[in-house]
Amino acid sequence: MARSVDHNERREIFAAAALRVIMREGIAGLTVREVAREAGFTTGALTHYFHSKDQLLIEASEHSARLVRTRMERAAQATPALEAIRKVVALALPLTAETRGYWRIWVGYWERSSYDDEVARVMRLRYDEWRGRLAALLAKAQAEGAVARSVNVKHAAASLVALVDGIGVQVLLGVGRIPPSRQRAMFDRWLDTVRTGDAEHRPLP
Amino acid sequence: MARSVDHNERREIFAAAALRVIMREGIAGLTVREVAREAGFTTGALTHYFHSKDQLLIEASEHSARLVRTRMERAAQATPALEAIRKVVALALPLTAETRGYWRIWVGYWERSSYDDEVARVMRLRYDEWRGRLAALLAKAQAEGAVARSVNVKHAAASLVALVDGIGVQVLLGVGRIPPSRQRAMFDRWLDTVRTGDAEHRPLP
DNA sequence: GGAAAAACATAACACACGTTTTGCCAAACG
DNA sequence: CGTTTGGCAAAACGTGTGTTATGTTTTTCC
Repeated sequence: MARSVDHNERREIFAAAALRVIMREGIAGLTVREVAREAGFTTGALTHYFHSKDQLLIEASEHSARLVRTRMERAAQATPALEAIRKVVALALPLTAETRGYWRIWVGYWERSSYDDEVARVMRLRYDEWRGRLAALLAKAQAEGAVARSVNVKHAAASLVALVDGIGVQVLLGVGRIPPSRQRAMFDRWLDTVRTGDAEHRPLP
Repeated sequence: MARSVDHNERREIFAAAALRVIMREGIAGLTVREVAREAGFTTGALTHYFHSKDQLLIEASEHSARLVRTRMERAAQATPALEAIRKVVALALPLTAETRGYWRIWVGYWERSSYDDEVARVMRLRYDEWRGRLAALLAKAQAEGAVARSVNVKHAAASLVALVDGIGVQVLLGVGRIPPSRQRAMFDRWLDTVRTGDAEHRPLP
């Protein structure tokens, strides 16, 4: 045997390094050499923990998911549920420099998933989780009477995901000039449409 | 001299071929060899019209913009302005297989623009045009009394762009199950919020 | 304490890429 | 009609890539 090293810890080091590289150079600019250098190792070390670049990409994506999941789960505990929704969405919106970095990563994976089946599969799981989290909170808020009973929570969740994605893209591209205050305003207006229980999100005829 | 060939026509042939390649392989999978093959030429011909791959990418993006612009301008002529908005947005939403192909291309350029300044510059012009077109139509609809006077058309346009982008992403990734009928419903609900002139899109305090 | 093996570094490999060079052919010009 | 030259093919070039192979060190086990 040799000196024992925590395998999971090493894999996370490389995954985190991969995310930083994507932030800097884009997902197309991610190379195993660059990731290894970013992590302070050589490709020999990296290949010791990842069999291929594709596997590294998937693992890095899952690492980023774990990072936000931790914070999301804590934010989801807030009461009332409407406040939890507010906090959870605030974590996803590109309000800070850190989150804007994550948006760069996520858009990179979007592009990749449009022609890479494995990445597409993972992204779909991510979105199912994200949409499910919002739907659960909306249902809770509905039970608390904060969201109109006429609202279809699944549809409303999909609508909210679309809103957040749309804002994320616009901010990432630097178009539309959407500062944090306007992001919050756009989200608050969306919340109003489910709170008052107007026509929005009614099931289709 | 040699046999004369329409330069612009050749460039468009290559640009169109580049778009088809991006649809198939993604923007990262676009190679000059593959584009040349797709167009029925060799790299020698392509480099005769494009000095670099970067230039080809920009030109292809502009070609795709020209394609949609033609149809958009016709749709924008419709009356009343609210109907024009409906038609214009219908051209942008991923309602058909063809538009879904374009979304794959656009998301590819999004990713690229996050670390390529030249692509970012072009994309910003695109979005300015798109948002401006919507803002102009919203202002016209407002003058016609179809949109509440309390609505800030610039903010509303940015909100609509975000909605369309969000839907485009969800459909491209195949998450959220948003069929054309739900896309239209989501857009109609958005329209309701500006038509009735409720709190949505009010200028920030 | 010697052997085994894990944890890496280093180097090599084959390949695909963007770009450049070379060459050929046909059409237009003087 | 021969020369020129634009249009394009074909090949070569250098570089960077993912991956594999080979060393080298260091620690644990027997």
